[in-house]
Amino acid sequence: MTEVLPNNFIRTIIDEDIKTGKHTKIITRFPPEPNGYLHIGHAKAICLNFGLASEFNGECNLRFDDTNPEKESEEYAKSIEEGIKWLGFSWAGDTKHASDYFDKLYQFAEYFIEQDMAYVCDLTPEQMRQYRGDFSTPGKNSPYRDPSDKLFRTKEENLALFRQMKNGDFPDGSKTLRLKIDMSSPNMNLRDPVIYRIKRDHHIRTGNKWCIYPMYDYTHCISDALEGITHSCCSLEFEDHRPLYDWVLDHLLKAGLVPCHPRQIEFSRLELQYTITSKRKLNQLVEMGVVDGWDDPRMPTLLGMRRRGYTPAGIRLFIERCGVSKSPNNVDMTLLEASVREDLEVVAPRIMAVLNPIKVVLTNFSAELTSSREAPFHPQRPELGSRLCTLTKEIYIEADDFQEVPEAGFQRLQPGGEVRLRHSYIIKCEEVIKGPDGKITQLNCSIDHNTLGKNPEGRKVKGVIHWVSCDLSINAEVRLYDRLFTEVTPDKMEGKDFTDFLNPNSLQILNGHIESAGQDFKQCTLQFERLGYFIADIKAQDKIIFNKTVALKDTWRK
RNA sequence: AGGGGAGUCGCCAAGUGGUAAGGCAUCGGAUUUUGAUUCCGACAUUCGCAGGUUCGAUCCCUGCCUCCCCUGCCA
Repeated sequence: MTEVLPNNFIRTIIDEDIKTGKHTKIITRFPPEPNGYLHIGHAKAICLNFGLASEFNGECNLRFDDTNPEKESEEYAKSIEEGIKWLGFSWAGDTKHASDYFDKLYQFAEYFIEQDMAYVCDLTPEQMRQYRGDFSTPGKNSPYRDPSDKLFRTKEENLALFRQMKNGDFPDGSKTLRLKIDMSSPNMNLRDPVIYRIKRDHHIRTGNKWCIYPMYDYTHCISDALEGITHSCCSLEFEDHRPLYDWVLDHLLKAGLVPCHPRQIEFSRLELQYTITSKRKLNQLVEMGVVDGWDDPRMPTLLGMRRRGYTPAGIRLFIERCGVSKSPNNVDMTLLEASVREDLEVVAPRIMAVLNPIKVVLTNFSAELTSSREAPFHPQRPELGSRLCTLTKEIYIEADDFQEVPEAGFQRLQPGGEVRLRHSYIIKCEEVIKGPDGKITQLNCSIDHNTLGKNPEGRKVKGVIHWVSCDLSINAEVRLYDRLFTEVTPDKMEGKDFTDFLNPNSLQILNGHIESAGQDFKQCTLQFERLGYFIADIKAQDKIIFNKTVALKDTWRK
């Protein structure tokens, strides 16, 4: 892992800000709305914000953007906190909430009214849409906005009305508070954006205290400023909102109401090939029963990846390798898999498991003659310990590892051929036994007793296969996963729905035979030698289940 | 149509007036009791297109093309 990680434009900006003395300490923030579970896309934002902060010895806040009680829940908030911790990050101080600033937000709104920069508007959503105009037509001013209008409201009236809004004197949706900016702006966000709406909903933090809630654009910039955020990184779709972010803060800073004016920087979100990250669509998969839930190992959620055996370090490495830019991207799955493997290669204990068994009888097995070897759990890390790989008369090997008529280059077991049993002896296939249907049911092999821990003299046996004792191994359900979709961009197929591209073979369930030592590793991802990485399913109840994390690289099988 | 962004190898991504980093993928080869790991090596005469400026342009200028985002009282 000596690769030089790419620089990115955000790092460059921060470097510059520190060099010029604009900032001596940087503060970032991760601002999720608690309205869903974290997925790989969030992982990028998390790694970026927390990563930057620690890289520059700064801090990163966790702030829930809880301005829309209708969609938010405590369960999501909890899950998000756990996800961040699981990824290996910790936030500065207590968890923060946009709702912590509701009083200030309200107070600043009154300030804007007093300054004649905000007004209460009675336009219905439909009317508001009409007044807003469209991309080629400038909007019309609200009839409540200007002194020349019959319905014009003085700032005293606006203030009184706004207070009544807060006091619950008006029904939901009947009035809004809008900023007075520019209805003819080519930027829609500046056409008198709504900053408060009336909405009676139980809020996860403030309960029923408020019946008016501030909008994102108004809330986010102020929250950033109040927390002293220096760099506010968000995704590209907020680029158009930056003028509004700056408009609000410029006025508030001038009035001395906020301590600083953070800089919003936009970067492109992460897209992964063959997957979707839209909350709505992911939810659809759950609802349709296509997956087991939000934590299904095939889901690109943190919960899913965790259950699948992806490690935080692997995910972090992946995100780092993806880089940060403003260009549209659709990252190759193999980059994620390579990153996860790279971490697992170093940390995962190895055991043996046979997934598609074929029975092998060792004809010359003898309790006096035949012994077993101590095998380390990791070839390069003896400190991880070892176990005895006990050979017995009957073993299972992988059906794949035997070919009656071997293809060119095949270096595993074949009639009359020799192969090494991993951590054990070299055996030779003496006889192939078939059932009435012609299918191979058993292989009779002989052990070369002079090959335990040493190579035979006078010949080279290249193949090494894994095996498991019939008696000593344990049975386990093994779940193999493949990508959920058959298209690189299931989301973006012209005239088609993403559900048209579901991969019918994304889950395969097998009955495997696992070396018994596999039971001792409940929490960590293991390597089943020559097969891949697997992890005991955290949700398994009365049986042993292993989830396949990712296969080992295989330069033989295509 | 107006506004805001983006286009550098199959996928990401640095670079930025001096002649194209790196990772993944791919393909060779060495070592190997995991066809894994590790190790070596190959892999953009070219930076969306067309002009222009310059001794010299992926970087500057002009025009064009393509893709993404924006008309929630969502975030």
